Amino acid sequence: MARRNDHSKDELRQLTLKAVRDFLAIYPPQDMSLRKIAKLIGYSPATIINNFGSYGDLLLAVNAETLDELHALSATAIRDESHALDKSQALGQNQAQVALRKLARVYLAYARKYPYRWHLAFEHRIAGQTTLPAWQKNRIDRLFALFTEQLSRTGARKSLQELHIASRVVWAGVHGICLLAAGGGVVQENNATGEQMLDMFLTGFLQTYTQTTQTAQSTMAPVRTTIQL
Amino acid sequence: MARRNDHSKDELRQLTLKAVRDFLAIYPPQDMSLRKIAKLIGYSPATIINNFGSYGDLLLAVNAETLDELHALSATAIRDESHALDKSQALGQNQAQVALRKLARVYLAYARKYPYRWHLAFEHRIAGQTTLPAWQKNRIDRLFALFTEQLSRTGARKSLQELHIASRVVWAGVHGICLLAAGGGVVQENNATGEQMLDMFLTGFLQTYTQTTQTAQSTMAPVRTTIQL
DNA sequence: GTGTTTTTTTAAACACTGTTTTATAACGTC
DNA sequence: GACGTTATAAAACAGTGTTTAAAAAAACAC
Repeated sequence: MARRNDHSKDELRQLTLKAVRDFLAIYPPQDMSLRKIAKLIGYSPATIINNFGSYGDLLLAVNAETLDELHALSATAIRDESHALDKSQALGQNQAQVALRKLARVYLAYARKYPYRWHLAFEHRIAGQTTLPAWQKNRIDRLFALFTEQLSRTGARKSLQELHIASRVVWAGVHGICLLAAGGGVVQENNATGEQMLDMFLTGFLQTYTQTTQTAQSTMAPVRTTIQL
Repeated sequence: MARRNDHSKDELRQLTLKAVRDFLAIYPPQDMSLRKIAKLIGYSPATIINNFGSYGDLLLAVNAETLDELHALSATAIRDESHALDKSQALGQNQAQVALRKLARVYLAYARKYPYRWHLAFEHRIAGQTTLPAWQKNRIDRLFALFTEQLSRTGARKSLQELHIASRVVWAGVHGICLLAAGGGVVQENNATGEQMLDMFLTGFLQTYTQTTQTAQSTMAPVRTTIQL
């Protein structure tokens, strides 16, 4: 009811975010609620809403943290390969492939270590919010950029458009495999490890990607381009 | 309050499921509620719970329908390639690759046409339900089996384990690409079409998969097998 | 046909949820 | 010390899924 001034505005923000992080380290997102978090930090629900705007905005802020953390871990993991001197072109190309494999492993490790936060960041639909804010979209794009960057260093001669598509394909594959390997959802794989799946995926994709040139890409029989259900 | 006997138990079940389907054709799952569906079919919320067990079980039933429909469409789409006479081995191998491409297109078309139901079926976490029932897991496995079957017909000499892994990799790639292409989630791709991504993915993967043999698969530099965050 | 049992249905209550409103206590400023 | 601002929360509100209790219709028994 009264002003407490126990924490500054920013302290309270960090306190709240930490409470959510701690909660999601144990319980899934669907078990979380504004009131539970409020009780956890010893403030009223209205206070959290005053600071974040809404419960959905709080989740958005948590997701931003998650994406930042994942990006930082990814960037650190490939720093060696990324910043190495390109003494020979062949060396750089190999380093790029190693970097892509490391990127994939970081994703998998993160999805396994923080499954609930990872799920929340990538599948959460904000109630009533039709499109997510630009600062969140930028964080996603920054993750894609890591893949784009390494793919461009593989030495494969591709158009910008093909490079763009390839980065999405690699990300999508890694993400789908992490969904299977991290479990917790409707799809879950037990007979194959995430490492096995990532290895087979990247080996298969990169081998063709680094061999075929821009124009002569499709050696397959053509298929009707769009399927009507 | 009183007995009405307007519909039989099964009629009411179908009526409810249709109401959910119609709702999800327009509004996303997070906007749906037990009470809205009840109002839609002219029954009380308790009646739906009596017939399905809980709201979560109703969603589970809807997801079962979705998975059945997706499986039926997939099986139909590849029937020609699947049941064609294997006059020559080479023909059969090519048919398998065409079938896999068709499978992927059906997935993409379905995710685009029924995005809300598709999302619900693959990302919904049932509250309190730690593991989904066996009859639901079987439906997922049946989808995987379609991929496994066609991969085994490509003519690639692989162990059963490799075949198993490959089917998961292909499914994961297709699923991840559909997530990007169908949109509505946190990740969404606008500069590349789903068809382009699927083509690049399958071309890349299948080319290596059908060329490399069981033992000599990894031509890449070895990477630390597990990453610690 | 009457009485009993069974089945179907729902209204009401319950324990939650996120959000808004309103009041109040503490702070900084003059 | 009085005044406006700011931080905080209690209470009210509208919504959620679920449980309980009761009532009415149908089915059955004799």
